[in-house]
Amino acid sequence: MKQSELFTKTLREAPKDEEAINAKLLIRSGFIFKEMAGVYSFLPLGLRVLNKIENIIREEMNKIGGTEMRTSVLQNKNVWEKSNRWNDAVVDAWFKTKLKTGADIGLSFTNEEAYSNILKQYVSSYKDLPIYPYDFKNIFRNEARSKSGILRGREFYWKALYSFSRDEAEHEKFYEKAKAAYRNIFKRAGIGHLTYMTFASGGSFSKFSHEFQTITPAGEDTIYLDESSKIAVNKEVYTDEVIAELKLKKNDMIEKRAIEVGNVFSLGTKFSAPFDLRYRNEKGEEKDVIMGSYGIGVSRLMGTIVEVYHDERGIVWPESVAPYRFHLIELKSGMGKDLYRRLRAKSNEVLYDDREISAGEKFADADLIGIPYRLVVSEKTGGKIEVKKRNAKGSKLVSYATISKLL
RNA sequence: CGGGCUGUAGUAUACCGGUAGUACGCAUGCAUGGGGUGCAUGUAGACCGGGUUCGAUUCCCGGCAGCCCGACCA
Repeated sequence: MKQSELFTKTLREAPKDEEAINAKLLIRSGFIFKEMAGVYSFLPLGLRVLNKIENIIREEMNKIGGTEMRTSVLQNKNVWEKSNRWNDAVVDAWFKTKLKTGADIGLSFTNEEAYSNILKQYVSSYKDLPIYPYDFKNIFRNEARSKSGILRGREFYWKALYSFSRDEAEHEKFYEKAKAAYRNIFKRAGIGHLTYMTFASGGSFSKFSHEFQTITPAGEDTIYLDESSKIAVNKEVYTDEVIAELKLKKNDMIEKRAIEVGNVFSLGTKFSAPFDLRYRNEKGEEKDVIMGSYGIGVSRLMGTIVEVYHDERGIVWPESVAPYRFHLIELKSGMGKDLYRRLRAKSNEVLYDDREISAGEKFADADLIGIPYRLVVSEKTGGKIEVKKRNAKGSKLVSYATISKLL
């Protein structure tokens, strides 16, 4: 894309009402726009990043048998009454509103009931299971206090997968596969080395759930990490008993701040029971469906990546999620036109700074936006192209052939 | 939800009970052309409502909005 056609502009200074690094940088660089506290719109550059992350997650979910669908945002009260989660005393995060008929409806704050209700219609035999539907959607939570930019919003974008299995053994098998898929996702998103599987409270059907916690000072959660085994324990379940059970040693555990970027949870029959979600096995016996949930905050993951990857000049996107792979900068009007045309013919991964502004301003913007490869053409570069990686100090002059290999 | 703080151009800020100033941005022109370049001219502002006062952006009250700390985060 030509930068002259991008309506967003960079800001020299962050708005005074933002404290979080992710929000400051993403707003200054024109990736997001703040609508209100805890609510952000994703601008063209921001949407490209969100889409890249989404595609990584989608690929990994499909690999383990996930089938993508889309549940509605408007939710029927009757469905949620079955699990008693319409009740304000149980769930106070709902955004509720009314139809013109006067009927109460809610905006999705999670998906268990919606999926259970849908699958009730389609699941009745052991032959129908297991199934692993998932969706990406905007989720609404009426947080008492939103904070930390896109790390904890009132409206956010997430992926949720639910597993529907025939028995505990089948459930466990998938649960392990899902954990492995999650590790791949965070690795591919560039934060694998900082993201630890963390034992957290499990509710009534399993002792633990598993969170994926990314170590950063911006984190809201406190975890205790054993670096040798790469296992962490959330503060909420960090007791002597649990430490012993997990065969950890208290002296090895280091307290860290972390962001929960994903979690996997065994639900047992918590939702299948109230929805009468059962099936007949080979012997004609009626059995409960065993469920699990697997969530990732996609927009939160984007914010986490910024918290991890930035420097004093701006964002430093990992290649896998960067809005574009190349930032082509011409220092004299029209000089980059041919190169842009050639690259563009092969790839959509080029942002071309064709604006008529000073070199310094272009470089400053490029650093702020954080695209991995900066390509400069000018009178100095002759027929060659100067390549500089965003996180590198030096640059080098290369030919077009070298660039095209990077595509 | 409890506590604290704050609302001034698009952004960041200053001053003031008596015509609101600066920087960036934006527009125009000239110069410049490898790290937010220089000069000139122009553009644009007191969250909303009420009160006190001769006069309120400034003081008071209410509302709305934002940030921070705590609680919460299924």
